[in-house]
Amino acid sequence: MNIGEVERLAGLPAKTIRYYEEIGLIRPRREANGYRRFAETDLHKLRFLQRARGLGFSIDDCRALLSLYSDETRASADVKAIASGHLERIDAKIAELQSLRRVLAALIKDCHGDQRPDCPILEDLAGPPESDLS
Amino acid sequence: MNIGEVERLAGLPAKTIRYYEEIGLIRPRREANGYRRFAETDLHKLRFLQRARGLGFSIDDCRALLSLYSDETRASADVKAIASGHLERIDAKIAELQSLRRVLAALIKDCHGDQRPDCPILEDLAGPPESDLS
DNA sequence: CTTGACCTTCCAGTGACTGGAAGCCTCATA
DNA sequence: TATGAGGCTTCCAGTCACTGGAAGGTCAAG
Repeated sequence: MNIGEVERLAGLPAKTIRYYEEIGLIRPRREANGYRRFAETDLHKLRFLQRARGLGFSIDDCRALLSLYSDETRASADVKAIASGHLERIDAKIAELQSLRRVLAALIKDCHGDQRPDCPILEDLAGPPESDLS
Repeated sequence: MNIGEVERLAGLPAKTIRYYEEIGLIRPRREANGYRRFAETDLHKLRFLQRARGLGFSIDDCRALLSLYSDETRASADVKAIASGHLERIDAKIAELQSLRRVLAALIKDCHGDQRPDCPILEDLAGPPESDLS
């Protein structure tokens, strides 16, 4: 298979596939003319990567997952640990965004949003009024 | 004020302050020796930026917000529009993460996580078993 | 006069691609 | 056989918002 076909079958842009080779996630062979020749195992790995990235795993996580994937003697605990770490990071991110969301939504709600210049959003961003201690 | 004091007062690393100057968010004057000299207005802007970035606004949004901030004839509707756009993006991101979270949590729940190699997480990432159509 | 804190600029790296230029390779058609 | 289209190659630069580090100038205290 050439890169164009793999692009379709794996659902990854050719650019990304070349990038994955560059960082050592896959090692396709080469034809005499320099073209990459992808074996079935390369395609499997790329599909695996496509799904793992789709679930938000980092490239480093993907590398570890791929290695466990092709290790028949793996312990599922190792896979679970990577996934759990990722889940924790997702939960932290969700919590952070929800906290931002609360503040932002309250500010937006209080802004009348018309032609007048006064605006609680800007007032909040400008910070508490300077207490003039002189 | 030198950059060190502003760093403390605005709660932004000196590196970041220099970066903000480089991209034109602030324009501190210079001393004869080349040091940056920050006026009160620079400090206000930096504090504003610190808060706006803390709420997750992009640098582009910050630029627009700063410009509205120093425009006495602004319409609060313009501020509200920027904030609302940002809120929408946050909501979209939260929804995306929650969707990932659901899939990931289900996979993790089904993985026994012991010494055995079989693992529903890897099975999912590997994709549906190839239906051999031959 | 030296030490140490503070300041400067410039360059490189982050993550994970993405866009584009310049140039082969291959195949089908005129 | 020439030509053109499309596919492939590498390499360089850009994304976003910084961050780290090197090399070197400035200043106040001891």
